[in-house]
Amino acid sequence: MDTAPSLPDWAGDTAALRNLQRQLAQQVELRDDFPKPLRTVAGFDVGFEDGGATTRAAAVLLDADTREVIDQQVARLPTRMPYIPGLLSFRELPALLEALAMLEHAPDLAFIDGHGIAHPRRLGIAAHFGVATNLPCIGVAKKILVGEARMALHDMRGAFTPLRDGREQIGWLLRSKPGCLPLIVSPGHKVAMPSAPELAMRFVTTYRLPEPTRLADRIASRRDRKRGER
DNA sequence: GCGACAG
DNA sequence: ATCTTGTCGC
Repeated sequence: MDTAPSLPDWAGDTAALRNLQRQLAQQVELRDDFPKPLRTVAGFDVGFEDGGATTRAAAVLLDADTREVIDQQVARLPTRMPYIPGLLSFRELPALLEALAMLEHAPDLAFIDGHGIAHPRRLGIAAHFGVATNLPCIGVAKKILVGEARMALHDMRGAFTPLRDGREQIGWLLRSKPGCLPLIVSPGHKVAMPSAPELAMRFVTTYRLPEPTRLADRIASRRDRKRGER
């Protein structure tokens, strides 16, 4: 696929990357466009090794009905640029694309650890990933990057309230688990705003994170290793 | 100018 | 994100 134009080499030009984000954001589609019922979904997350020198991306493919793990892959690439708030996708996307390519087949829907359009220029990593791969995807983040919730959120499993930036809704605060801080869920690509929280909750079991992202998280951060392993 | 700032 | 033990709360 044509990913080159969406991933220029890091030359320290943050202004250029921000302009590119504004361009790519125009390609984001906020309408549901995925097979129903869903057959498979995948979760993606990124971690680092060697003090940040190596970027490690994990992809976990699940059966949408049984949530059974069908395949899981880990990609390692040399880190190309530093973390800069708002420009996260340029740093982590290369590894995520590699992990996706390693899966036995692409998912019908992808969950990415990070924001979708709940971003200053509406191009968080989940939106960037969606435009680059043309896959339906949803961003699942643990903290707000931009925007605020105006209404209180019930401490009940499944409750959600809009996340807005000015007068525009950019995502949702979702109480995936009682007693826990809410998740910030936003459409990445080919997913409508109203569908995002429902789709995310469909894969939440007893943990705060939905299974696709939770499993990818454990692998990317190497928390999947049991005692005795390395 | 000052503070905020996904992972 | 990552470095890290014990500890508070459901």
